[in-house]
Amino acid sequence: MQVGRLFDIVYQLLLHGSVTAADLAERFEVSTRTVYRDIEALSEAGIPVYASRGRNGGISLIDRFVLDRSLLSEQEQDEILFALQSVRAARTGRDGELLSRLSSVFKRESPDWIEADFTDWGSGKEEKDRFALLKSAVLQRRVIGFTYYNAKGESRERLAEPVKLIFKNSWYLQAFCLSRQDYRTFKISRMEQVRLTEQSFEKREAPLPDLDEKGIAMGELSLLFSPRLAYRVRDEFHPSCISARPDGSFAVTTSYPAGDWIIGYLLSFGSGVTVLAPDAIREQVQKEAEGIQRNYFKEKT
DNA sequence: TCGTACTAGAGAGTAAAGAG
DNA sequence: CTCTTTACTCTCTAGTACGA
Repeated sequence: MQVGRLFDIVYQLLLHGSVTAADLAERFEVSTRTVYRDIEALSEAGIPVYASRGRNGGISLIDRFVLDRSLLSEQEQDEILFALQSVRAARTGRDGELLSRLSSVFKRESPDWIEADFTDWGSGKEEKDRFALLKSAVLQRRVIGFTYYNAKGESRERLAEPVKLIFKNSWYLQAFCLSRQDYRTFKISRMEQVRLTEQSFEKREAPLPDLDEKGIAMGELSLLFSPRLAYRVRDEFHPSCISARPDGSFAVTTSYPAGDWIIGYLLSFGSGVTVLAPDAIREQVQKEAEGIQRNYFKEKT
């Protein structure tokens, strides 16, 4: 007797409510007699299964028996389904099938009120493969090797013990860097030639630093946007940071994590933004703009 | 452990009888 | 003539006996 088939029979009964022995026999490619033996086994195991004869008859479970026996409250069941729904958004495995099965077990509709896609626009198979590889490295506790490009574009070969994948507007990997002998946070899009090594590792005693408490310096940024960038301003800043001016322009005051990235980000607005404060950022953007001007106008001057 | 052949129960369908 | 009731048949399905 196959235990797997017993589970699948219960799953089918939960999914469809009532199923005839002939249907189950056809599905599992066994005779109806075998199905009845399985039903008998389920009954002996305490599963409240019953059968009704005649037209529209069939084998069923006592309504809501799983829910009644479950130790989980309805809210907990919803939270589990919601968590699975979120994980499924990463599109990394058989989470969809699992979600469907658990929805049947809990006799609840899948919480299909959220759709998230953590991948970048245009990201393809390569990124998904890299993501899957990192996931298995974390779960199997295997050291990975990769080439990492820092913010300045310099590449360096690394060996690291991957600990956790984090999504904070982009995907990051928290790992113990073997060359630095410390925890580092790597942006996954900057990792190249990621590979699993044969080397496995044990969980380290040192606690994993919390990203929010890592001491990332925050600064106050005061910006002035031209009216033509209204759509980006509305998309990228919280409404409480934005104040519209009579001339149609927008003043934005926001806090930002320090780093060179902010210059590139501000330049992405082109001439549509003016940095009002702080002076240091204003000067850096100005310097970059002068560099751009030199690059494009040196032949004419 | 499984399949074939069979039995029995239950409901749907149908035709006939009866009442208004 | 129409509607309702009743009895019978058919079909579907659960369940059993027996053997490989």
